[in-house]
Amino acid sequence: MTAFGNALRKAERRGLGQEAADRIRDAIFGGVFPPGAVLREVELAAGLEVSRGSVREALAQLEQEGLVRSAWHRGTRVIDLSVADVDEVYAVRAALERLAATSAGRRVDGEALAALEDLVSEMDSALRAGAAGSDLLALDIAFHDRIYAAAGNRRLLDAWHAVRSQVYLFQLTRVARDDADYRSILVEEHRELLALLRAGDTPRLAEAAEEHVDSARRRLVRMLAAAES
Amino acid sequence: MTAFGNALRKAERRGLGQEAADRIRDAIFGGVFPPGAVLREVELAAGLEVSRGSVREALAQLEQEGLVRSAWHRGTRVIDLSVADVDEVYAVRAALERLAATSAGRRVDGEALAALEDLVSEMDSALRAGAAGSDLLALDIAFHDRIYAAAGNRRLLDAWHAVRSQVYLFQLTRVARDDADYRSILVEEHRELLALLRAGDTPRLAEAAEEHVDSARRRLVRMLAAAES
DNA sequence: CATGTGCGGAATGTTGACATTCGGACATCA
DNA sequence: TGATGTCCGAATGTCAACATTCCGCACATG
Repeated sequence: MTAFGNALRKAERRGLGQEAADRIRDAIFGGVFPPGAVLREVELAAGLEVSRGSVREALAQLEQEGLVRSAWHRGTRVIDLSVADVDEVYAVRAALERLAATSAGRRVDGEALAALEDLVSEMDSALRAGAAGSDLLALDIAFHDRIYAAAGNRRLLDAWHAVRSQVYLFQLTRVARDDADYRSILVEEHRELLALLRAGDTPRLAEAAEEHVDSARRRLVRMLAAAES
Repeated sequence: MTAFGNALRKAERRGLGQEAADRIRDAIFGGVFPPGAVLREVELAAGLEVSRGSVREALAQLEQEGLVRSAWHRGTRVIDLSVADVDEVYAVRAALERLAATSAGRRVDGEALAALEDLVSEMDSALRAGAAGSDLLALDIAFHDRIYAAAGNRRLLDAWHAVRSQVYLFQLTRVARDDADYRSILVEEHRELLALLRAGDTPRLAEAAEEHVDSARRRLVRMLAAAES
């Protein structure tokens, strides 16, 4: 990292819509609006102290992220978490991660590798310190964010953002119910990805990235199946 | 297809925003707003006879499709077509087509195969009849739409829609400049995909789908390179 | 009893007015 | 002369009122 590595990064204003979207997203992740809950524009506008127009913009953004779904004159509600949904999201994610790994494999530099290394270390120490599942998840997502950034493909990043929130929501419910499983493989799998990335073994990295996602899918589906019985 | 194959499809209302989005998209494809052009909300609102709010919604939708890009208080403009953009879009598309082909390979039924067969036949006759490039393109896209539909993955479909308009715009400029190249491989490549799909050879189908996209990318890049010199 | 019909309330969809921001033209000063 | 500071017009961002649509429920009807 240079002296101003990311100190001079962004100074852009974003508008109330985006701000509102962040608040509502956090509320969903925080359990204020559980899966299936209805999001009423007037309520949100009153609570956030912005106009309905801005709330509308926020909900449109969240719909793009797949976190909510709305229908004509029928309101907006938080998505549900069926096994079919998990399969869909993780199938797309696997395809994207494969591409991200392949592209990143050709373009990584020392800076990105160092950042990834730091993240894995953070995971390790957070794990030993008995950190909350949501903190581990944030590091997990940050790791993959970094890889997508290294891929240097704006459209790929957009596609990732269209599933990222759903992945986060899914994993959050998983961790909330049984995180021993998650903790057991977190550091190991990411360390493997990092090693392959560093070694420049792109073909095996692509396979590992895909398998990493499918592994998460299988564990999630298993947990959901256990919950329904 | 059943008797009401697609006669009972959709009866949903969509709102002025979506309607406006369709008009503006067509205008972009029609060359009214060439790449790089500025889209002013007041102009569009006046032209379409809707409020600026609806235009805003339409522009947000088009931004999600990647056709336009907007910045805070700085307006909205049609995307440009650099070689880097083409590489990005087609890299993502290749990853998506690979997944779509794999999923579709497991789920296609006779109805879908028949529909695809019809589309290839239409391509063939349109080609012999000397149809316009844009018509051939519509059939091309329809073919791939059908495959994505057969994959039965809503998130995958959304991801496809996030690049489809850009693909269409790119191909449109290509066909407008030199369509002999395009015409020469159109039917052949799609017939090959259909054959592999029918044969149930999913691994080779996935490879072919990826190669089909990369072939299109190479031809496009070559054309852009020739145009700049 | 099942089906169709017509309110009524509550939510979303739409609009035009008002506030804010951006970028460039012009003036100012070393 | 070139860099900096300051206005101004034009566009976008935000808002609150108005219009439209949906859904549930009661009631009529066969």
